[in-house]
Amino acid sequence: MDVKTVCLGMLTDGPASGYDMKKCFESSFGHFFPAGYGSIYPALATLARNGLVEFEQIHQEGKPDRKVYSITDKGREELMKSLSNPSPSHKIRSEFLAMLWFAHLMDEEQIDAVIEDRLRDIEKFLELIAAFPGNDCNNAPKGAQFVAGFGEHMATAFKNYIEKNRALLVEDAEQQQAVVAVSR
Amino acid sequence: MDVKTVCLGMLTDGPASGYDMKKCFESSFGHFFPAGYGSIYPALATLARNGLVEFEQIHQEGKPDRKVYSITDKGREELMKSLSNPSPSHKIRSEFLAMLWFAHLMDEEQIDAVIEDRLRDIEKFLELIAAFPGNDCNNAPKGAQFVAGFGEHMATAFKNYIEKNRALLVEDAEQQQAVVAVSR
DNA sequence: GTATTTATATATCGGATTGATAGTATGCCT
DNA sequence: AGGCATACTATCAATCCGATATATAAATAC
Repeated sequence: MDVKTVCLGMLTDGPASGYDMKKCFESSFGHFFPAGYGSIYPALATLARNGLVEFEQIHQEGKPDRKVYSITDKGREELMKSLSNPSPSHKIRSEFLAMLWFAHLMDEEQIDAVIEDRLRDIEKFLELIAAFPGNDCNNAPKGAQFVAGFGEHMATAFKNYIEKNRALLVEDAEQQQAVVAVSR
Repeated sequence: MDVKTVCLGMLTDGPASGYDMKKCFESSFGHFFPAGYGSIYPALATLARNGLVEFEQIHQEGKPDRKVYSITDKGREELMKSLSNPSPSHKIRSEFLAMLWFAHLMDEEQIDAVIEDRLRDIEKFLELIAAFPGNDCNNAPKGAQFVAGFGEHMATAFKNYIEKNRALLVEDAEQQQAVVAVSR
Protein backbone atom coordinates (compact mmCIF):
# COMPACT_ATOMS: atom_id res chain seq x y z
CA MET A 1 0.00 0.00 0.00
CA ASP A 2 2.24 2.76 -1.23
CA VAL A 3 1.43 5.64 -3.57
CA LYS A 4 1.55 3.25 -6.53
CA THR A 5 -1.17 1.06 -5.06
CA VAL A 6 -3.43 4.00 -4.26
CA CYS A 7 -3.05 5.30 -7.82
CA LEU A 8 -3.94 1.87 -9.09
CA GLY A 9 -7.03 1.89 -6.89
CA MET A 10 -8.10 5.33 -8.11
CA LEU A 11 -7.93 4.09 -11.69
CA THR A 12 -10.52 1.38 -10.98
CA ASP A 13 -12.99 4.24 -11.04
CA GLY A 14 -12.02 5.26 -14.58
CA PRO A 15 -9.08 6.70 -16.50
CA ALA A 16 -7.31 9.76 -15.10
CA SER A 17 -4.21 11.90 -15.51
CA GLY A 18 -1.56 12.55 -12.88
CA TYR A 19 -3.05 15.98 -12.41
CA ASP A 20 -6.51 14.51 -11.76
CA MET A 21 -5.02 12.16 -9.19
CA LYS A 22 -3.27 15.00 -7.42
CA LYS A 23 -6.63 16.72 -7.03
CA CYS A 24 -8.09 13.51 -5.67
CA PHE A 25 -5.23 13.22 -3.19
CA GLU A 26 -5.90 16.78 -2.08
CA SER A 27 -9.64 16.51 -1.69
CA SER A 28 -10.16 12.95 -0.51
CA PHE A 29 -6.96 11.24 0.51
CA GLY A 30 -5.06 14.24 1.77
CA HIS A 31 -5.95 13.88 5.44
CA PHE A 32 -4.84 10.27 5.78
CA PHE A 33 -2.57 9.56 2.82
CA PRO A 34 -0.94 12.71 1.45
CA ALA A 35 1.00 12.62 -1.82
CA GLY A 36 2.45 15.30 -4.09
CA TYR A 37 3.64 15.39 -7.68
CA GLY A 38 7.04 14.22 -6.56
CA SER A 39 5.44 10.92 -5.55
CA ILE A 40 2.65 10.61 -8.11
CA TYR A 41 4.54 11.06 -11.36
CA PRO A 42 7.35 8.63 -10.52
CA ALA A 43 4.72 6.16 -9.29
CA LEU A 44 2.82 6.35 -12.59
CA ALA A 45 6.05 5.98 -14.55
CA THR A 46 6.94 2.82 -12.63
CA LEU A 47 3.43 1.41 -12.98
CA ALA A 48 3.55 2.01 -16.75
CA ARG A 49 7.01 0.48 -17.02
CA ASN A 50 5.70 -2.65 -15.30
CA GLY A 51 2.57 -2.85 -17.43
CA LEU A 52 0.14 -2.28 -14.57
CA VAL A 53 -1.26 0.83 -16.27
CA GLU A 54 -1.25 2.14 -19.82
CA PHE A 55 -1.71 5.69 -21.06
CA GLU A 56 -2.86 7.71 -23.99
CA GLN A 57 -1.34 11.08 -24.80
CA ILE A 58 -4.10 13.59 -25.54
CA HIS A 59 -3.35 16.87 -27.25
CA GLN A 60 -5.40 19.89 -26.19
CA GLU A 61 -5.68 23.34 -27.73
CA GLY A 62 -4.13 26.00 -25.54
CA LYS A 63 -3.38 23.58 -22.72
CA PRO A 64 -0.54 21.16 -22.14
CA ASP A 65 -0.97 17.58 -23.31
CA ARG A 66 -2.71 15.18 -20.97
CA LYS A 67 -1.44 11.68 -20.27
CA VAL A 68 -4.55 9.72 -19.43
CA TYR A 69 -3.80 6.51 -17.57
CA SER A 70 -5.96 3.36 -17.41
CA ILE A 71 -5.51 0.28 -15.28
CA THR A 72 -4.68 -3.00 -17.07
CA ASP A 73 -5.74 -6.53 -16.15
CA LYS A 74 -2.30 -7.12 -14.71
CA GLY A 75 -2.71 -3.96 -12.67
CA ARG A 76 -6.10 -5.10 -11.35
CA GLU A 77 -4.51 -8.36 -10.29
CA GLU A 78 -1.69 -6.56 -8.51
CA LEU A 79 -4.19 -4.28 -6.76
CA MET A 80 -6.17 -7.27 -5.48
CA LYS A 81 -2.97 -8.75 -4.13
CA SER A 82 -2.27 -5.52 -2.23
CA LEU A 83 -5.82 -5.42 -0.85
CA SER A 84 -5.34 -8.88 0.65
CA ASN A 85 -2.69 -7.70 3.12
CA PRO A 86 -4.36 -8.20 6.52
CA SER A 87 -2.09 -5.76 8.41
CA PRO A 88 -2.10 -2.35 6.75
CA SER A 89 -0.25 0.26 8.79
CA HIS A 90 -1.57 3.42 10.42
CA LYS A 91 1.08 5.95 11.35
CA ILE A 92 1.24 9.42 12.77
CA ARG A 93 4.07 11.85 12.21
CA SER A 94 3.51 14.83 14.42
CA GLU A 95 5.91 17.71 14.77
CA PHE A 96 3.14 19.22 16.88
CA LEU A 97 3.34 16.52 19.57
CA ALA A 98 7.13 16.24 19.33
CA MET A 99 7.38 19.96 19.98
CA LEU A 100 4.97 19.94 22.91
CA TRP A 101 6.91 17.06 24.47
CA PHE A 102 9.51 19.77 25.05
CA ALA A 103 6.98 22.28 26.34
CA HIS A 104 9.11 22.81 29.45
CA LEU A 105 11.70 24.44 27.17
CA MET A 106 9.19 26.84 25.64
CA ASP A 107 7.51 29.93 27.02
CA GLU A 108 3.76 30.36 27.36
CA GLU A 109 3.32 32.53 24.31
CA GLN A 110 5.02 30.01 22.07
CA ILE A 111 2.90 27.18 23.44
CA ASP A 112 -0.29 29.16 22.97
CA ALA A 113 0.65 30.11 19.43
CA VAL A 114 1.26 26.47 18.53
CA ILE A 115 -2.02 25.34 20.09
CA GLU A 116 -4.05 28.06 18.43
CA ASP A 117 -2.51 27.24 15.07
CA ARG A 118 -3.46 23.60 15.46
CA LEU A 119 -7.03 24.46 16.50
CA ARG A 120 -7.40 26.64 13.40
CA ASP A 121 -6.13 23.77 11.28
CA ILE A 122 -8.65 21.37 12.80
CA GLU A 123 -11.50 23.82 12.32
CA LYS A 124 -10.53 24.30 8.69
CA PHE A 125 -10.48 20.56 8.20
CA LEU A 126 -13.91 20.09 9.80
CA GLU A 127 -15.38 22.69 7.47
CA LEU A 128 -13.76 20.99 4.51
CA ILE A 129 -15.14 17.59 5.42
CA ALA A 130 -18.61 18.98 6.15
CA ALA A 131 -18.88 20.25 2.56
CA PHE A 132 -17.90 16.89 1.23
CA PRO A 133 -20.51 14.11 0.99
CA GLY A 134 -19.29 11.36 -1.35
CA ASN A 135 -18.71 13.74 -4.21
CA ASP A 136 -15.58 13.26 -6.24
CA CYS A 137 -13.04 10.91 -7.80
CA ASN A 138 -14.49 7.76 -6.28
CA ASN A 139 -18.20 7.13 -6.51
CA ALA A 140 -18.32 4.03 -4.29
CA PRO A 141 -19.41 5.56 -1.02
CA LYS A 142 -19.00 2.49 1.15
CA GLY A 143 -15.38 3.03 2.12
CA ALA A 144 -15.42 6.74 1.40
CA GLN A 145 -18.18 7.35 3.93
CA PHE A 146 -16.38 5.30 6.53
CA VAL A 147 -13.16 7.22 5.98
CA ALA A 148 -14.79 10.65 5.92
CA GLY A 149 -16.68 9.82 9.10
CA PHE A 150 -13.41 8.72 10.63
CA GLY A 151 -11.79 12.03 9.77
CA GLU A 152 -14.57 13.99 11.39
CA HIS A 153 -14.68 11.80 14.47
CA MET A 154 -10.95 12.00 15.08
CA ALA A 155 -10.67 15.71 14.36
CA THR A 156 -13.40 16.35 16.90
CA ALA A 157 -11.67 14.13 19.45
CA PHE A 158 -8.42 16.01 18.78
CA LYS A 159 -10.11 19.36 19.36
CA ASN A 160 -11.78 18.18 22.56
CA TYR A 161 -8.55 16.85 23.96
CA ILE A 162 -6.68 20.08 23.32
CA GLU A 163 -9.40 22.22 24.82
CA LYS A 164 -9.65 20.12 27.97
CA ASN A 165 -5.90 19.64 28.51
CA ARG A 166 -4.07 22.65 27.18
CA ALA A 167 -3.98 24.14 30.66
CA LEU A 168 -1.65 21.33 31.70
CA LEU A 169 1.04 22.76 29.43
CA VAL A 170 1.17 26.26 30.83
CA GLU A 171 1.04 25.40 34.50
CA ASP A 172 4.27 26.23 36.27
CA ALA A 173 6.53 23.59 37.77
CA GLU A 174 5.19 23.67 41.37
CA GLN A 175 1.56 23.23 40.41
CA GLN A 176 2.55 20.59 37.95
CA GLN A 177 3.90 18.33 40.70
CA ALA A 178 0.40 18.11 42.14
CA VAL A 179 -1.09 16.79 38.93
CA VAL A 180 -1.14 13.03 39.12
CA ALA A 181 -2.92 11.91 35.99
CA VAL A 182 -3.97 13.45 32.73
CA SER A 183 -7.63 14.41 32.90
CA ARG A 184 -9.92 12.38 30.69
CA MET B 1 11.28 19.53 13.55
CA ASP B 2 12.91 16.54 11.93
CA VAL B 3 14.72 13.61 13.53
CA LYS B 4 17.76 15.83 14.13
CA THR B 5 15.74 18.28 16.19
CA VAL B 6 14.11 15.56 18.28
CA CYS B 7 17.52 14.01 19.03
CA LEU B 8 18.75 17.44 20.07
CA GLY B 9 15.76 17.74 22.37
CA MET B 10 16.37 14.34 23.92
CA LEU B 11 19.92 15.36 24.74
CA THR B 12 18.72 18.30 26.86
CA ASP B 13 17.85 15.60 29.38
CA GLY B 14 21.45 14.32 29.52
CA PRO B 15 24.02 12.55 27.33
CA ALA B 16 22.94 9.46 25.41
CA SER B 17 24.06 7.08 22.69
CA GLY B 18 22.25 6.39 19.42
CA TYR B 19 21.11 3.11 20.89
CA ASP B 20 19.62 4.86 23.93
CA MET B 21 17.77 7.25 21.65
CA LYS B 22 16.36 4.40 19.61
CA LYS B 23 14.91 2.93 22.79
CA CYS B 24 13.44 6.31 23.64
CA PHE B 25 11.89 6.55 20.17
CA GLU B 26 10.37 3.11 20.68
CA SER B 27 8.95 3.68 24.13
CA SER B 28 7.93 7.32 24.11
CA PHE B 29 8.00 8.86 20.67
CA GLY B 30 7.09 5.81 18.65
CA HIS B 31 3.37 6.44 18.42
CA PHE B 32 3.63 9.99 17.08
CA PHE B 33 7.17 10.36 15.72
CA PRO B 34 8.71 7.02 14.70
CA ALA B 35 12.38 6.79 13.78
CA GLY B 36 14.76 3.88 13.22
CA TYR B 37 18.53 3.52 13.13
CA GLY B 38 18.52 4.52 9.49
CA SER B 39 17.33 7.98 10.55
CA ILE B 40 19.01 8.34 13.93
CA TYR B 41 22.65 7.56 13.08
CA PRO B 42 22.81 9.84 10.03
CA ALA B 43 21.06 12.55 12.07
CA LEU B 44 23.67 12.30 14.85
CA ALA B 45 26.50 12.31 12.31
CA THR B 46 25.15 15.50 10.73
CA LEU B 47 24.60 17.16 14.11
CA ALA B 48 28.18 16.33 15.12
CA ARG B 49 29.55 17.59 11.80
CA ASN B 50 27.77 20.90 12.39
CA GLY B 51 28.94 21.21 15.99
CA LEU B 52 25.45 20.98 17.51
CA VAL B 53 26.44 17.88 19.50
CA GLU B 54 29.75 16.37 20.59
CA PHE B 55 30.52 12.79 21.56
CA GLU B 56 32.86 10.69 23.61
CA GLN B 57 33.81 7.19 22.57
CA ILE B 58 33.55 4.88 25.56
CA HIS B 59 35.15 1.48 25.54
CA GLN B 60 33.33 -1.29 27.40
CA GLU B 61 34.51 -4.76 28.38
CA GLY B 62 32.63 -7.44 26.49
CA LYS B 63 30.32 -4.97 24.73
CA PRO B 64 30.79 -2.81 21.66
CA ASP B 65 32.02 0.74 22.16
CA ARG B 66 29.44 3.40 23.00
CA LYS B 67 29.40 6.82 21.40
CA VAL B 68 27.86 9.06 24.02
CA TYR B 69 26.53 12.32 22.61
CA SER B 70 26.01 15.61 24.45
CA ILE B 71 24.36 18.79 23.25
CA THR B 72 26.54 21.87 22.81
CA ASP B 73 25.61 25.52 23.36
CA LYS B 74 25.28 25.95 19.62
CA GLY B 75 22.95 22.94 19.60
CA ARG B 76 20.81 24.40 22.38
CA GLU B 77 20.51 27.59 20.40
CA GLU B 78 19.48 25.71 17.29
CA LEU B 79 16.91 23.73 19.28
CA MET B 80 15.34 26.91 20.64
CA LYS B 81 15.08 28.23 17.11
CA SER B 82 13.22 25.06 16.07
CA LEU B 83 10.88 25.31 19.04
CA SER B 84 9.83 28.79 17.97
CA ASN B 85 8.13 27.56 14.79
CA PRO B 86 4.45 28.39 15.37
CA SER B 87 3.09 25.89 12.79
CA PRO B 88 4.42 22.40 13.46
CA SER B 89 2.78 19.77 11.26
CA HIS B 90 0.61 16.83 12.25
CA LYS B 91 0.26 14.16 9.60
CA ILE B 92 -1.33 10.78 9.25
CA ARG B 93 -0.18 8.12 6.83
CA SER B 94 -2.70 5.31 6.92
CA GLU B 95 -2.57 2.28 4.69
CA PHE B 96 -5.49 1.11 6.82
CA LEU B 97 -7.80 3.92 5.70
CA ALA B 98 -6.47 3.89 2.14
CA MET B 99 -7.30 0.21 1.93
CA LEU B 100 -10.78 0.59 3.38
CA TRP B 101 -11.52 3.38 0.91
CA PHE B 102 -11.52 0.52 -1.58
CA ALA B 103 -13.68 -1.72 0.62
CA HIS B 104 -16.08 -2.24 -2.29
CA LEU B 105 -13.29 -4.18 -4.02
CA MET B 106 -12.74 -6.47 -1.04
CA ASP B 107 -14.76 -9.34 0.35
CA GLU B 108 -16.17 -9.45 3.85
CA GLU B 109 -13.54 -11.75 5.29
CA GLN B 110 -10.71 -9.49 4.15
CA ILE B 111 -12.42 -6.43 5.62
CA ASP B 112 -13.04 -8.20 8.91
CA ALA B 113 -9.45 -9.41 9.10
CA VAL B 114 -8.13 -5.88 8.56
CA ILE B 115 -10.47 -4.42 11.17
CA GLU B 116 -9.66 -7.07 13.75
CA ASP B 117 -5.95 -6.56 13.18
CA ARG B 118 -6.30 -2.84 13.78
CA LEU B 119 -8.37 -3.37 16.94
CA ARG B 120 -5.67 -5.68 18.28
CA ASP B 121 -3.07 -3.03 17.53
CA ILE B 122 -5.04 -0.36 19.35
CA GLU B 123 -5.58 -2.62 22.35
CA LYS B 124 -1.85 -3.37 22.48
CA PHE B 125 -1.08 0.32 22.37
CA LEU B 126 -3.53 1.12 25.16
CA GLU B 127 -1.90 -1.49 27.38
CA LEU B 128 1.51 -0.08 26.58
CA ILE B 129 0.51 3.45 27.43
CA ALA B 130 -1.25 2.39 30.63
CA ALA B 131 2.01 0.95 31.98
CA PHE B 132 3.82 4.16 31.20
CA PRO B 133 3.49 7.12 33.57
CA GLY B 134 6.35 9.57 33.00
CA ASN B 135 9.05 6.94 33.35
CA ASP B 136 11.91 7.12 30.93
CA CYS B 137 14.23 9.18 28.80
CA ASN B 138 12.61 12.52 29.61
CA ASN B 139 11.83 13.40 33.22
CA ALA B 140 9.93 16.60 32.51
CA PRO B 141 6.36 15.37 32.70
CA LYS B 142 4.65 18.54 31.51
CA GLY B 143 4.70 17.77 27.79
CA ALA B 144 5.12 14.04 28.25
CA GLN B 145 1.86 13.78 30.18
CA PHE B 146 0.02 15.83 27.61
CA VAL B 147 1.31 13.67 24.79
CA ALA B 148 0.65 10.36 26.56
CA GLY B 149 -2.87 11.51 27.41
CA PHE B 150 -3.34 12.46 23.80
CA GLY B 151 -2.31 8.98 22.68
CA GLU B 152 -4.79 7.33 24.98
CA HIS B 153 -7.60 9.70 24.10
CA MET B 154 -7.15 9.26 20.35
CA ALA B 155 -6.68 5.50 20.52
CA THR B 156 -9.93 5.22 22.44
CA ALA B 157 -11.72 7.44 19.94
CA PHE B 158 -10.31 5.29 17.13
CA LYS B 159 -11.58 2.11 18.77
CA ASN B 160 -15.02 3.60 19.40
CA TYR B 161 -15.37 4.74 15.82
CA ILE B 162 -14.46 1.37 14.41
CA GLU B 163 -16.84 -0.48 16.70
CA LYS B 164 -19.76 1.81 15.91
CA ASN B 165 -19.19 2.03 12.17
CA ARG B 166 -17.62 -1.18 10.95
CA ALA B 167 -21.05 -2.49 9.96
CA LEU B 168 -21.17 0.18 7.26
CA LEU B 169 -18.35 -1.56 5.43
CA VAL B 170 -19.91 -4.97 5.09
CA GLU B 171 -23.42 -3.88 4.10
CA ASP B 172 -24.28 -4.83 0.56
CA ALA B 173 -24.91 -2.30 -2.14
CA GLU B 174 -28.72 -2.08 -1.85
CA GLN B 175 -28.76 -1.45 1.89
CA GLN B 176 -25.94 0.97 1.47
CA GLN B 177 -28.02 3.23 -0.74
CA ALA B 178 -30.37 3.80 2.18
CA VAL B 179 -27.64 5.08 4.45
CA VAL B 180 -27.55 8.82 4.23
CA ALA B 181 -24.94 9.88 6.72
CA VAL B 182 -22.23 8.26 8.73
CA SER B 183 -23.46 7.69 12.28
CA ARG B 184 -21.78 9.81 14.90
C1' DG C 1 -6.12 48.36 -19.29
C1' DT C 2 -2.41 46.07 -17.30
C1' DA C 3 -0.98 43.07 -13.32
C1' DT C 4 -1.53 39.25 -10.60
C1' DT C 5 -3.41 35.17 -9.33
C1' DT C 6 -5.66 30.73 -10.42
C1' DA C 7 -6.19 26.69 -13.25
C1' DT C 8 -4.43 23.22 -16.42
C1' DA C 9 -0.64 20.10 -17.15
C1' DT C 10 3.83 18.10 -17.23
C1' DA C 11 8.27 16.78 -14.74
C1' DT C 12 12.69 16.72 -11.87
C1' DC C 13 15.96 17.38 -7.90
C1' DG C 14 18.13 17.33 -3.28
C1' DG C 15 17.41 15.87 1.03
C1' DA C 16 15.04 12.99 4.40
C1' DT C 17 12.99 8.72 5.82
C1' DT C 18 11.95 3.72 5.78
C1' DG C 19 12.85 -1.02 6.48
C1' DA C 20 16.03 -4.37 5.92
C1' DT C 21 20.36 -5.97 6.54
C1' DA C 22 25.16 -6.60 8.39
C1' DG C 23 28.66 -7.17 11.90
C1' DT C 24 30.43 -8.38 16.55
C1' DA C 25 30.32 -9.90 21.27
C1' DT C 26 28.06 -11.79 25.59
C1' DG C 27 24.71 -14.43 28.02
C1' DC C 28 20.63 -17.18 28.67
C1' DC C 29 17.44 -21.00 27.54
C1' DT C 30 16.50 -25.80 26.04
C1' DA D 1 25.18 -27.23 20.31
C1' DG D 2 21.99 -24.22 18.46
C1' DG D 3 19.03 -20.47 18.74
C1' DC D 4 17.45 -16.28 20.44
C1' DA D 5 17.72 -11.86 23.19
C1' DT D 6 20.46 -7.87 24.43
C1' DA D 7 23.86 -4.34 23.52
C1' DC D 8 26.13 -1.53 20.09
C1' DT D 9 27.49 0.25 15.80
C1' DA D 10 26.42 1.37 10.82
C1' DT D 11 24.93 1.38 5.79
C1' DC D 12 22.00 0.73 1.47
C1' DA D 13 18.29 0.79 -1.97
C1' DA D 14 13.82 2.28 -2.50
C1' DT D 15 10.81 5.61 -1.60
C1' DC D 16 8.85 9.94 -0.32
C1' DC D 17 8.60 15.09 0.47
C1' DG D 18 8.62 19.91 -0.69
C1' DA D 19 10.14 23.04 -3.62
C1' DT D 20 10.94 24.38 -8.05
C1' DA D 21 10.80 24.77 -13.31
C1' DT D 22 8.14 25.37 -17.62
C1' DA D 23 4.23 26.85 -20.41
C1' DT D 24 -0.30 28.94 -21.65
C1' DA D 25 -5.13 30.66 -20.88
C1' DA D 26 -8.58 32.52 -18.29
C1' DA D 27 -10.27 35.00 -14.50
C1' DT D 28 -9.93 38.49 -11.15
C1' DA D 29 -7.91 42.53 -9.03
C1' DC D 30 -6.30 47.16 -8.92
